Amino acid sequence: MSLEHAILGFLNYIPLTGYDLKKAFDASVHHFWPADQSQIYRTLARLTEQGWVEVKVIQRENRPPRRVYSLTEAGQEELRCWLTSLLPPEDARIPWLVQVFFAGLLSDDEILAIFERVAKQLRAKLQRAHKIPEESAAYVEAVGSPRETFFWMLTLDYRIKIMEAELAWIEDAIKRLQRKDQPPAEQQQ
Amino acid sequence: MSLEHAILGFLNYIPLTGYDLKKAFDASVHHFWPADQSQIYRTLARLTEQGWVEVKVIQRENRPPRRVYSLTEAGQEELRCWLTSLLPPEDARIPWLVQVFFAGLLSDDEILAIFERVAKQLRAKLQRAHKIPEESAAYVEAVGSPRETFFWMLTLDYRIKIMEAELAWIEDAIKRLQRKDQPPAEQQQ
DNA sequence: ATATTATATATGACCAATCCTATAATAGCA
DNA sequence: TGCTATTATAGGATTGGTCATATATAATAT
Repeated sequence: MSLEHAILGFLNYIPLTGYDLKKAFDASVHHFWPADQSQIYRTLARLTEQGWVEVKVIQRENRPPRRVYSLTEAGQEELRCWLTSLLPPEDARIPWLVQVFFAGLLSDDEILAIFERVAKQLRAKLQRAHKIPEESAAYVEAVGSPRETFFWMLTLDYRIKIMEAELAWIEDAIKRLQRKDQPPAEQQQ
Repeated sequence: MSLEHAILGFLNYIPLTGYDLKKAFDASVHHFWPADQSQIYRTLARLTEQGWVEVKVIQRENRPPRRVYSLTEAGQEELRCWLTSLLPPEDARIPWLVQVFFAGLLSDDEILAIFERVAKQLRAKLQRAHKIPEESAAYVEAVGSPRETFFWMLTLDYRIKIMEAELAWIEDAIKRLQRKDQPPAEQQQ
């Protein structure tokens, strides 16, 4: 499971609390692996049971204890093992394509309106994605080595390339719908 | 939820049993929305409760009854409504990128081996995807109108375009790793 | 002075999806 | 004759993830 191993990955850099981990996720990998706060805490508990991480509890009066997690040797091994494993090919789950698949039921004008709307949404997302490297530059410099940064930027590049491909696809689809070189909408009531 | 609406979509074409629906999913939308058999049955039960579909139970001696589901008017309305709705932007969940993000921990040779392996897997998947239209040609002709087929093929085209972009990205990453124009792997024990 | 945000952990309820299993008859094949 | 695939429905257990909420203090902003 990826959440588990992402946590191991972060703890491999440096010991962290659950709270710190949440911030680390939000600042870097959340583009391809968002993490829920409560899930992080529960997963940390599981990882501790499994012996892959260990806790140092720092008591503080009148406040919840600060629980700082660090990787054990077993955890390091597990991380290494998972990183070199070939993951089973994911089967995609893309709600938007379900809409496209059944779009024939709608009129061409309705479909065009929807496609344009989605294209617009995508363009905005792409623009935001392009800005991420600059925005997180300070954080990147502070936190990561050049090597770590290289792979971070690789993952960002992936997201951008995929979004560009999505945009190209939808723009092409719009053109085809406008040119009416697709089968006409027949007998709609 | 997309499973619900995909079922409504299929039942909008023609009344079907849970079993038929499973076959319909596997023959078409499973590329972007795989459906578990038991989940289809459970969802049909929920949809019936909600009044979006209705059942005609055909009793047969000594066998489980054949339950044929069809869309109600409320179901048709719901489907139309959902098809024209703007879905909230999904946040991706890509386990493979978690591996990439933490790959810095491995040696360049290990990383290259993994990337090549993934590229190979992708190329095989792409080739298979290219063959789908021909393979399902008979089914498509039998089942769908030209208009329905158009949108079906659009969804296939999406998958192919995305996979091509993924492949281009990973091939570029491999080149960069080979050219060593990325930061070197420092002090690995 | 007051309200909000940040720090920090944790539980309960819930949901979609997966996996496994049970049932039971028929059709086709070896 | 016996084996497997097909037709057909369905429930239990589990997992991964989400949402809401509770608690409690310090720092910061209005």
